[in-house]
Parts: sequence; structure tokens; C-alpha cells
Amino acid sequence: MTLLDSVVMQGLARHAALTAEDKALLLGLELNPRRMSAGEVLWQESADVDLFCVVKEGWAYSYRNLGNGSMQILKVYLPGDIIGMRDFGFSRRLAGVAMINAGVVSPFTHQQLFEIFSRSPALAAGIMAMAVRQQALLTERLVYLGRYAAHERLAHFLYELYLRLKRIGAVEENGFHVPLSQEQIGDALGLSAVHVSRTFSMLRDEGLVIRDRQRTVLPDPDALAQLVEFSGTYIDEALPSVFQSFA
Amino acid sequence: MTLLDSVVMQGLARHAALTAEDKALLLGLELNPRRMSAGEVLWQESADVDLFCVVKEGWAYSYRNLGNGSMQILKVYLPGDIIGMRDFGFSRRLAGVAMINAGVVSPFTHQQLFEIFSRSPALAAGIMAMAVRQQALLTERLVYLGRYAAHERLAHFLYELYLRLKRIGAVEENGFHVPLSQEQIGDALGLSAVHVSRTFSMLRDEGLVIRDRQRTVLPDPDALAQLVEFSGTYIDEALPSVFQSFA
DNA sequence: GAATGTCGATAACCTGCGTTATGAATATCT
DNA sequence: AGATATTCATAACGCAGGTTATCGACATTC
Repeated sequence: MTLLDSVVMQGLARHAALTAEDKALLLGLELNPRRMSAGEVLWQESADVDLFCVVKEGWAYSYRNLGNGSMQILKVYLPGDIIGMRDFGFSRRLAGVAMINAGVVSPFTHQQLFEIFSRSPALAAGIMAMAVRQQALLTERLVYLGRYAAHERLAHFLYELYLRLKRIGAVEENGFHVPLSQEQIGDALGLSAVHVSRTFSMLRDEGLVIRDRQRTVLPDPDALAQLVEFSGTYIDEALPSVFQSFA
Repeated sequence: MTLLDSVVMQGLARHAALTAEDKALLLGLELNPRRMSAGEVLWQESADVDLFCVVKEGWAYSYRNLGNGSMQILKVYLPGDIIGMRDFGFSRRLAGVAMINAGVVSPFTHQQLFEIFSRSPALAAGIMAMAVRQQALLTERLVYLGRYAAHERLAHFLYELYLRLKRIGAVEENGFHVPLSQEQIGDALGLSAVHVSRTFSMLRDEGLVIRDRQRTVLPDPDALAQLVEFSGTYIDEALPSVFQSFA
């Protein structure tokens, strides 16, 4: 899973907006793979911002530990995602990041990012677009936290994972591996672990979700999509055509 | 209120990272001021992405209208903010934007933004940093929606406004003008209008917030900050030092 | 200045979700 | 294999916040 494979960069490449040098620059971000174990912390909240990471294998999540003892999970990162762009322009981390399961990440530095901004406006725009897409997913979750009930939040969360995993080829027969505990899912959705369990039972009874340990199956993804009126076609959307004339 | 006055750009200027040409490019974004009336819609959700805007006067907000009839307000824009960066890299708007009260905005095009990315890596990084800062505020609200009770959400919302307004000189004697109805505040915080009213009464009884029509006073901002353990020093934070060597 | 509409306060009632607790199933360790 | 820790399901209970309704204070329109 390299950055060149990502939807945004594929889009730029298709429009021939990426030169050979651009591609080399991009691959340069992934030269230092590092193996991570489950639960390992990449960085803590408030740590100095020195690196960003490309996720090569495994899942990670960013989180905030709150004064009232609870935790809010902000985002789940899958292979091919860039971690840490949230902190670009800040000197301290706004959130901690930890691995969910074992995996491999490729750290790269601030300097490398500046290098890219200086040498390739096309890549600068592409990276900006990737960061903005991540934000779009966050915004979608904000909407769900604000205005939808537990079963809609959970359905939306699972459907988002389904779409993102399908894009990277990690879905088989509508089923996929979800290494998150119900407690962690609750921390992502602003629900208690108990209520996540109740809600899973409810979705199971309605035939929308089957979950056996870490294996999750969506027997009828379209029915689920209908329940959450998923406005997320944009996940797979190509860059707008104005990007074509920009190389 | 021009972009050059913003915290990020001031930071870049202080480090002499902005050339005269950079400044001219930036001012070029604000050449076409347009007067807007209260409630006027800048664009609807799903509209084509053609422009971005600098807010010169007045307040605006971005919002999503939901299938269940409710609305979620995503972000409130104050003078000096850029509207629409959320949609960069997409062909359709992810959210609608409307004025709250009357004001003035300066639209600029995709092309102008590309021009800036091509001609000035420093400005590219600066604009990226501004976009990321906006996201940081959104993320903070996501945390509050997920894990805090009504009075904490409202206190946090008001304190965020207080800090942002103070930065642009719109706070006098700890008081400021808030042109939002309680219903709109509820739409931002994921609460019903009734409960926003209840919560205002509660904060009033505790001597933390005085609200008379559109005038809001925080008699003791520090006490409020303590209640919300505001982790928002980053709003005023300068760019990290690595940006200095980058011009 | 009457008529109409918007906004906010307060009350009464109800429900979705948090909390606490218990037991079963599974994973991890030795 | 036995011991211990995690994870999950389900139940009982309570409360924060949603919903509906009513009323008064202002604004806006003619």
C-alpha cells in the first residue's frame, strides 16, 4: 500500500499531472518502514511535532484523553492513510495516535513535506486534497454525533469502514476484519460500551449486521447505506477537473 | 480585516518568509468585496465548487440539512476567516454556507488558489496551516459533542467565540455581540433549542454567562475556561519554528 | 397602532442512553 | 491445564436531554 496508490494521487497521475520527479518525491516518503506492535503509541498528545506517517499495514487511531476520564477517538487510520497532517502548522500534537493491531508505518519529516511543497505544486495540491478528504470524514462523524441516534451512528461507522476497506481490497463477501473492541467503537461514537453492545444486538436482529468476534459482515450493504443515507460518494470521487489544467 | 492580518500570515511575515510578491498575491484574493444581507446563502450543499471566500465583515456559518429534518451547523465563520477550504479537492460542496447577519465577503477562484500554490510555497504552507487550524476547532467540537454534557458544550462554544473575537478586537469588557439564535446554537451543539435555553439559565444562575438578547457577557472568562478545560491555546499559537527556515 | 411573526423562558412528560452489576465466552499467561 | 484478564451480552435503574405546549417580550409590516 503506497501513497501513489491512493485515490487522489491516482487521479493526478491519470491526468498526467505528476512528473517522474513527483513520483520519486512521493515514494521518498515511504523509505523508512517501521514495524509496530498492537497498542503501540506513535505519539502522545502535546508531544512535539516532528514526523508524519504513512500507514503501510495495520490499523491505527488518533484519540484525545479527556479530563472527565473518558476518551474520544477521532479517526481510524487504514493502510494508505497519512497520519498526522492534522498537526501540520502546529508545534504540539493535538491528539495522540496508537496502533490498534500490529502493522507497519513509514515516518517522514516536516522537512520532506516542505521539500515537496517547494518542488511540486501538483503534489502540494494533492496532499492538501488528501488532508481535506480526511477532514470530510471527520465532519461526517461530527454530524452523526450531533444529530443521530446510536443505531444510526453505528451503522454509519460500519458503512464508512466498509467503503474504505473495499477501496483497498480488504472486503470479502461483504465481510471484513474489525480489530476494534466495542469499548473502542463506543469511544469513537460517543457511546458507552454497553450501549454499543445493545445496538449491535439490535442491528443483528434486523439482519443488517452480523458480528462474530472481530469479523463483521454486512449481509445487505445497500440496506445499511439506506439507513444512514450515506453522503459519502465523495470518498471515491476523483479530483475536480480544474486540477487537470494544473501541472 | 484582511488575510494578511491573520495569525498565520502574521507569523510568516514576522519570519520574513513572505516576499513583497507573496503579499501582493494574498491581497489579490480580496479584490472583489461583495455586500451580503442577513440570511443570504453563499452556496447550497452539493453545488459546484467554484469559489472560496474571505469574510471581511459579518458572521457566516456552514451547515448540513439532514434527512431527519434537523440541521447541523458545522462551523461559525468570523471576519478574517476563509470559507470553503473544506471543499478544496472536491467538485461538489460538502456543506451549505449562509450569512448569519449582514456583512461583506470577498470571493476568489480555484485558479487564484492554484496560482498561489504555484508561485509561493510559503503561502501554500500558510494556507494549508490556516485550513488545518480551522479543522482543529472542528475536532475540538467533535470531542465535545461526543463526550461532554450540555453545559460543558455551551460553555466551550462561548469560550471559543470569546477567544476568536478577542483576537480580532471584537470584545469589550468581556462582552461581545452574538447574532445567533438559541435554535442556531442548538444546531451547532447538537442540542434542542429548549435545552439551550435551560442551559443558559443554568450558566446564568452560576454567574458564568450573562445574556441579554444578542449581547453576551462572560463576567469571569477564566472561571469559564476552567470549566471547559479549554485546550485551545493553539488558536493563537505561532507557526512552529521549522517554518522559519522555509522561504 | 393593530396584526403578525420571531425569540426566549419555563413547565410537564417521556425516552434513549449512561451506569452498575452479573455471568458466559474467549484470549493470554504460566 | 489451570489461573487470570478481556470482551461481550443482558438486565435493572436513573437521569439528561428531547418533545410539546404555553406565555410574555420584542420586532416587523401594513
